[in-house]
Amino acid sequence: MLRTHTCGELNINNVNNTVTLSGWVQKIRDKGGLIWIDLRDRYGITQLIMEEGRTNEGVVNIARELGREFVIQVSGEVIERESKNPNIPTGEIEIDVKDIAILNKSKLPPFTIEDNTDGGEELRMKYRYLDLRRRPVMKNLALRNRLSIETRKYLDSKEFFEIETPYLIKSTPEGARDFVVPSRMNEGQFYALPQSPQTFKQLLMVAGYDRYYQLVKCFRDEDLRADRQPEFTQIDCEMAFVEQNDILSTFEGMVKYLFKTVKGIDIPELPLMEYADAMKYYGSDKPDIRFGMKFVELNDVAQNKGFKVFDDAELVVGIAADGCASYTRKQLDKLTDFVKRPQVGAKGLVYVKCNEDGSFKSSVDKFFDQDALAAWAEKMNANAGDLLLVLSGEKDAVRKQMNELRLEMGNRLELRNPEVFAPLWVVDFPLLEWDEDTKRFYAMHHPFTSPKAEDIKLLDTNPGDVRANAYDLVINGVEIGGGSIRIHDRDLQKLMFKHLGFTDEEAQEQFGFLMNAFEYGAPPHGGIALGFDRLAALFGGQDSIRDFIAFPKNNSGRDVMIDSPSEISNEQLDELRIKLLS
RNA sequence: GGUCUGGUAGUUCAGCUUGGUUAGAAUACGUGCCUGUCACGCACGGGGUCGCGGGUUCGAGUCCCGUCCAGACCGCCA
Repeated sequence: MLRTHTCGELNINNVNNTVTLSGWVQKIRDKGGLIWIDLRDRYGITQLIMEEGRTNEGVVNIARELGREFVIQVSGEVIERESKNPNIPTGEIEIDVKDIAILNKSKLPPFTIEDNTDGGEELRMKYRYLDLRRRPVMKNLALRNRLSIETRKYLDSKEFFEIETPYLIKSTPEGARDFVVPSRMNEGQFYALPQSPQTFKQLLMVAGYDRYYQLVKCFRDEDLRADRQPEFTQIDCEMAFVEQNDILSTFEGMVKYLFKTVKGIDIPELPLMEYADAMKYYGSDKPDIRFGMKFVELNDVAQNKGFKVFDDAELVVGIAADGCASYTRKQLDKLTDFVKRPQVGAKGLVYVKCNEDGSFKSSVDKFFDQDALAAWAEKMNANAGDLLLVLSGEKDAVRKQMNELRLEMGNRLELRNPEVFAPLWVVDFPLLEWDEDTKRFYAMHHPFTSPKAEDIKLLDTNPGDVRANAYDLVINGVEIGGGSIRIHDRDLQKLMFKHLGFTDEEAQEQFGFLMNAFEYGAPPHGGIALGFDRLAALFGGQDSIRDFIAFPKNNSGRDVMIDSPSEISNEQLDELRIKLLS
């Protein structure tokens, strides 16, 4: 038997037990006459002890050959420590080693296998199997495992079926770029990997599997970010015979269940926020509502006072930062630099300090007297000691800029505590989105999203104003999931394709199978998909999803450990009838 | 496609502003000492293509140009 116990379970109650442990050498502390070894496995660390003169000489000699990350097996007696370590669960005991065997040697690892490793990101990814030995990464994967189990438990309790859908499917030009896979048996033809199982889950609804879910890999060939991987996992769900409220309440239930069972947190009822309000008050379709600083529109009090920048602006909007009136010139300059960065793109920043004595000091004193500034402060519900930050310009652009500034101030004022969770639903998204480059409308969500019945009449006259039965789940400023009530009527679906610029032939060619299916009794249905990696990262209090994925890819979509993607042989290319241009 | 930041011992970094001795620190590693350590301690030691290519200069880790790699972000992500 290679082990009788793990390295995390022995404690003072096991004293005098004879045990066998196996694991990795975490650390050797050779004090001369006394040698301690920290033995590590998935479950914890147990200290081994050997004493010159008392411990068998052969055992001591083997111990002196060991290096970090050697795999060893030891047998011995559990004894109470003379000096205890209250910081670890096994800290009251140690193993008096009677026998030791090296199960495998290890090269010296390129970085330390410790909670705070000295390894940089790139090195850790190259030796990911060593990085995965570290406790913080293990904890992340344990959290992910817990989330997947609780997700399945919840959905199972609600009669959902987990059904697998194919990975080799059909490429469609809409939406994200597809990863394509050449078909050897069908010369010149390609599969695509799914961006999501969207059409299949809708077909399952037509087939009568009225509650479906799947923890499923999805693939998108787009540029990456800290929270975006080319392959990622979704909790993909669909329900039939439901309206929007049924979906929201089912998955609000799931969100609450997961927070309760995994984090021990009770989440109150999720607020609903209309998309239009999210944009107006937060400048974002994924507002972080852990803190206030809602936008206040100031056109009526700030315009026509001779300040040309404001007078020419479509929108003048401000936020009030609590207690920041004491900001120095340098701090204000830094904020100005922040909003002027090309990624934010504002031309400048106007500030008003609401001084404790009731006076105001602003960067636009030349144009606005004390009464005028008092009117701003009143409109913004600002108190003495607050700092008003005001941006102006074209409406959509300035809202976006103010969103960045608000989040930055939230960070500065430490209002974005990763252990506080503020989920909400954002609802009533626009159905269509205008694209300036191609001069046409695109589906904001996807082309199967149903328009609100009362807005269908606007499709011909004001397509941009048509609202969809679409919703996003947003937590702490992160888009965790989104979904919609689908179109189940063939004629409405045809109309949608028409408005998206598809000819009948194109629609039939790409989505004929779905439209045909809708002619055989498609029930009303809708669904949602939650980003599982993001959910795990959020629960773990981190921004990057990479450490919640066992083998992630880097910024350029490379797996630096297995060195992929890579070239393939000419034989493989020939077999696929593919010729490379270079 | 773009913006920004970085690339110097095994590793994490300093040095670059203002070019000039043998390129440093910490940690890791090796050797020796150490009987209650647990970030053990002490002493000594080995360890460098300063990402790569070109240029300026008497002289480049340091300045300039190009390039590769990594990270963050913008575009993109129905």
